[in-house]
Amino acid sequence: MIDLSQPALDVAPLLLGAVISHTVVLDDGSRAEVRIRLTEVEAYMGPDDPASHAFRGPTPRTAVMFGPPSHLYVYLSYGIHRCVNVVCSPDGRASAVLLRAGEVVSGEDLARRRRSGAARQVPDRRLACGPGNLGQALGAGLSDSGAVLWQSEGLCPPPEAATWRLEPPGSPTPCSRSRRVGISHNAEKLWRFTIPDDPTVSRPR
DNA sequence: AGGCCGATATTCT
DNA sequence: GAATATCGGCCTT
Repeated sequence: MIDLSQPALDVAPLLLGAVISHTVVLDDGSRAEVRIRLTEVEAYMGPDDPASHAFRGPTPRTAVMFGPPSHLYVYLSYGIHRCVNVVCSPDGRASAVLLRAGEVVSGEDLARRRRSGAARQVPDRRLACGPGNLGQALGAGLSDSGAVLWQSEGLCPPPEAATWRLEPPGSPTPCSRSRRVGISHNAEKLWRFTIPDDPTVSRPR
């Protein structure tokens, strides 16, 4: 069980190698699930971080980051791409980890169907490469912002509901640090965490 | 293999 | 009106 009430900078490396899953309930009552092993994440430190959406205090979009940990913050990047964050820090303090890339370990067919056009033909290692692509592979929507991210211990969601789950890594995971991608403020901080040499990690454009 | 461009929600100036 | 935690398509080397 990963303690998500820590600051995002402490949580981020612990998420490498962890598996996030989103299960949806279909019309006939059956379930469809995509599971992704995380290989690339970034920490955003709220009021201490000019690159964070929470830097200037809560807005309707970012209010969930100021709430309790173990929820999701989902936002639209450039008005289009749904990017998924894990909310960290205790209730009242804002920080979050952006999920940037991973390896689809189950539900590859569903993840691929969620792509459109020529992108549906990308190799498996690119199915969840980049935050927009990872969010799309998981089927994340704006309505998932604020959803509970369940971990194996403790309370469980009702079985008929869609669920977001987090499974910790089975073994210690190697970790590299680098600069975060696509930001201009506070850009020198090494707050991007990747699994070294993993083929699913995104590369700078 | 690399550069440019359009799409477009939310927030800030 | 501008900037943004991006991506795919289409163009030129």
